[in-house]
Amino acid sequence: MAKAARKTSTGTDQSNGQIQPKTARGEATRKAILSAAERVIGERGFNEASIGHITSEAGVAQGTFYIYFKSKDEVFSELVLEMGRLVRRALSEATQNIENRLDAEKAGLTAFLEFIRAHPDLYRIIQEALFVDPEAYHAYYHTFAEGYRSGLEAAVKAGQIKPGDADTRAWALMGISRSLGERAVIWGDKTPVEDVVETAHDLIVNGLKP
Amino acid sequence: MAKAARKTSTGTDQSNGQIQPKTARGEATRKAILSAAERVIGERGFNEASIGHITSEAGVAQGTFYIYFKSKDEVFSELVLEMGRLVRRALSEATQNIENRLDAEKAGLTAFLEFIRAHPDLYRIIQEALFVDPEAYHAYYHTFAEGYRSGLEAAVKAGQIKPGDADTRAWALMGISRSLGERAVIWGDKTPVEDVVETAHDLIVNGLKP
DNA sequence: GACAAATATGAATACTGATTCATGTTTCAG
DNA sequence: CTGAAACATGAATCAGTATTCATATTTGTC
Repeated sequence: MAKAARKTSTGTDQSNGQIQPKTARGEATRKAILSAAERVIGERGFNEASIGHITSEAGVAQGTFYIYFKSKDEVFSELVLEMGRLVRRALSEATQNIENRLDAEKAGLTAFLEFIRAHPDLYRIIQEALFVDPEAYHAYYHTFAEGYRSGLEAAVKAGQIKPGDADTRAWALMGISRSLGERAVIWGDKTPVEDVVETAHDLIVNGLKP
Repeated sequence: MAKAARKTSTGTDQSNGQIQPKTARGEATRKAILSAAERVIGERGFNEASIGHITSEAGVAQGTFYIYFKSKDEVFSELVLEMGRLVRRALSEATQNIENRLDAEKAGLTAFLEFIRAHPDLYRIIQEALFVDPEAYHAYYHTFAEGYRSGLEAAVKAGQIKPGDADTRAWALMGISRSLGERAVIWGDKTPVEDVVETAHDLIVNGLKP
């Protein structure tokens, strides 16, 4: 409900809406706040995480927050964007020179599970974005879905997988990753990534039929 | 943050914590509030949904809310519980006299997708439970996972599906349903349930391999 | 038809927490 | 050096809203 904040800082307010520090000192403070926000919001959830919690975790005064971020919502949105970038990078790096789709599927699932086990806070933030920043949530999942879909279509054309509705398959496969990720991150399941991937990949490649 | 409310109503405070109306009139009011809460919280999310929004949607005064519910959290928890009961009933009815696991898988997916298309608000409420009522969220998913797991194990024993880690498979399959449900409910995808099920079931049974 | 229990009301309370602001302190170009 | 821009502070503001409460009204029972 907060109104859009008026510009408080002396930092440049870029076209993307971000407030950019002018000095190395400012840069460091901004990063400290962003990183504190990731931890605090990831742990307590958006609504239980107060600006006070975030700034005290970052070791700065409350007002300092508003030198670098227009609002609590804005820092959240930035975290969602960052999460998207990081996951996409991790996945594209893991799969970049794998020509076969089924192999890429396996490498991608492994990379995804490893990434989110390393960044549990970010995982929870994405989930909460459905309510706090629906646009960012939409962008996050649809960007993945689109890439997935076109990859599957290409694989069908190349005869690497059997034909089938690529969009539905894309969402189904994303769902598998997401759910297995959640089992690990939210529920603390300790099954080794390798074992999880083995089972899931066999399901994806061969299905359940005897 | 709210402290546990003191008993305000004259209604019996049951061992389960629910406040039960004594008359048909009270019963009707309670239902009206619960149903309004489902719509309002489903649409606006827990934090944006105020007691005022809920009571005005229900057509009662603000104070009336506290005759039937101890707190805003409590009405939310009750919605999550109700959602779990409804989905489980829909699924068990849809699959009760299907002996083959792969057929049951198909019927279950169909029933699930139809159910959540009919109850989009409840779907969003479950998602938000991760933050508002983690215990209820845990119970919701783990109850499903457990049933799923034992069903898969039985199917392996019966030779209906190939062997494989039942727990990981259970979470993967839940993830497929959830993701396809989300595509429909949150993103408004209009692909007919039948077509979605066909594609997904083929993936589940046969996998992607050509 | 009268009394007690149950239900309903909505204004008042109480508290939380995001955002602002007046006032320092630090940095750095010239 | 030195002054202006940048950065930092934290107490005060301000709004929203969950919850309570004193006060009706309705219902069912004798």
